Amino acid sequence: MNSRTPSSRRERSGKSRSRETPSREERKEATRRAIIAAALKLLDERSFSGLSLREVTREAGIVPAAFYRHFESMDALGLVLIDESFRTLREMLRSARAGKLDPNRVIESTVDILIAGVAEQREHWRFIGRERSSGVTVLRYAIRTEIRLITSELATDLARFPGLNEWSTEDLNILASLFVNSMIIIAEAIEDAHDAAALDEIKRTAVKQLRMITVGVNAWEPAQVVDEDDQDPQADDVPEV
Amino acid sequence: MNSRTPSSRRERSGKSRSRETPSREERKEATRRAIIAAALKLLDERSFSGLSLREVTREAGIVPAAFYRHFESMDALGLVLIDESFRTLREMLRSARAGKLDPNRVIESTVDILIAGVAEQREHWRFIGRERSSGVTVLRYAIRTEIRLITSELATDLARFPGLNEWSTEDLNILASLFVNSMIIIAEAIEDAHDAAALDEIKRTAVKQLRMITVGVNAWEPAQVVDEDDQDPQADDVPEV
DNA sequence: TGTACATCAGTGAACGCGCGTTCACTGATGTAC
DNA sequence: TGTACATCAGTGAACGCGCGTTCACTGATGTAC
Repeated sequence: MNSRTPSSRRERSGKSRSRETPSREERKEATRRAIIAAALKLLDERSFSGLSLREVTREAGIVPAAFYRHFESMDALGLVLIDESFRTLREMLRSARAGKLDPNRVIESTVDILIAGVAEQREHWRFIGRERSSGVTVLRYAIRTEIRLITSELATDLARFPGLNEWSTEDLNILASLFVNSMIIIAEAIEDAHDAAALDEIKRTAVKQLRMITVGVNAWEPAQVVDEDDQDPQADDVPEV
Repeated sequence: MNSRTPSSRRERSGKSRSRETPSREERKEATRRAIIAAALKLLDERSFSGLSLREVTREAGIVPAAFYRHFESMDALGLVLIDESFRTLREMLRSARAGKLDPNRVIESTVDILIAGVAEQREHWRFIGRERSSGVTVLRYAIRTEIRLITSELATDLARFPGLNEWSTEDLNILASLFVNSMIIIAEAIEDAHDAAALDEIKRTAVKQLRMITVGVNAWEPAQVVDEDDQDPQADDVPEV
């Protein structure tokens, strides 16, 4: 990144100035990417609040002051990291949706995709998992908002499933968040898995858990117009315990 | 806490030395409590890695160096905090178990107890929730171990339920962790709830989610001796998607 | 009870360190002519 | 193509600050006689 003496006066000024040397703009973008990559690398073993501006610039190969040419503050960098991480996550979900899975193996496929996704973009997942409940308020809220968004998208998807199309929006959202929450916990477990055996164990557990939920959903009677949760034999009107 | 001039030479040396002035040991214990309380207070808005020794001692009303009379390091303090927090949590669970709930309202009661527990010991819950996935490795592992313990205790409890007594130990553990994970997420949500309405919303959602799981469990056929997860109509032998 | 000495929780000063932020600067890149 | 000037990403030095840790100390509490 250090470009005090970048390339000694436009080497090989051949044709016009298309290839050969990157433009100033391209150099700037490269440094920006280096800062982001450095931060994500360091975040693998630290949480964001424990990350210093100087550490990041050191890892990125620039001087501390240069940081301000790219981000206004560390918080601003954090928000960009969230944005990038969720872009990855959303891409994963989109391709999963587009994949048109075998309906008999939806759960296994989902878990496989999740495992592959986490393995591929471990840094992003780790970052989201860590900061989801971190001390940095700005990041925590940003992440919760993104998760709420994903949950509501999943609810929309679920509405198209045969047994679920007569469920209320609220119930669909509740179910969706049950799935999303399970996924979060599963993803956290995957990050901590050190060997293939542990990963396999997690996978088996995850599949079973998602199935337990699914079986429950199939046996569930959706809430009627009344919107009271009296659709099972439990006596709701009994006062406090 | 500051006791440079504690009480001018044993005021009122009446009977023997029972009340009146606390002993040196009692004073030390009081300071220790003050340090712990100060840390928990500050942890309400910071994560542990963002907490400085000087901040804690300042809040506790002692000089930084005095910290070392009580804890070897901040990490040691962190482990004590975990220990204390889980003691609270375990007490809550024990009294819940002892309570002998109305079997028709197990879920509502559980959620009520959880909400009351979180409200009563907000600091402990917040701390556990934050550090569960924090950057401080020692704390993260300690918390995961405690949670695993609680999960296995729950599995033992579940084994006594009518429909579940023929389930395999593994399946019981999987179910228990499904419950515990949901509880963790619910507790996190409760901490963030700002008003009674939000709390009520969370409660309704929580109850429904736990019910969905429960209904699933009732419809679930336990794994047979084979220990293969082919107990539902899904074709497991189909190769990778 | 009184005296002489030991213990030790808490003090306050000092240290070296890494931090975030500022600033005037440099020199390659970009542009106008 | 060549020249003169503007732009601006990155530099390096400096700053004041809060940090963790050390140390010799103080003086009330505790104990032995």
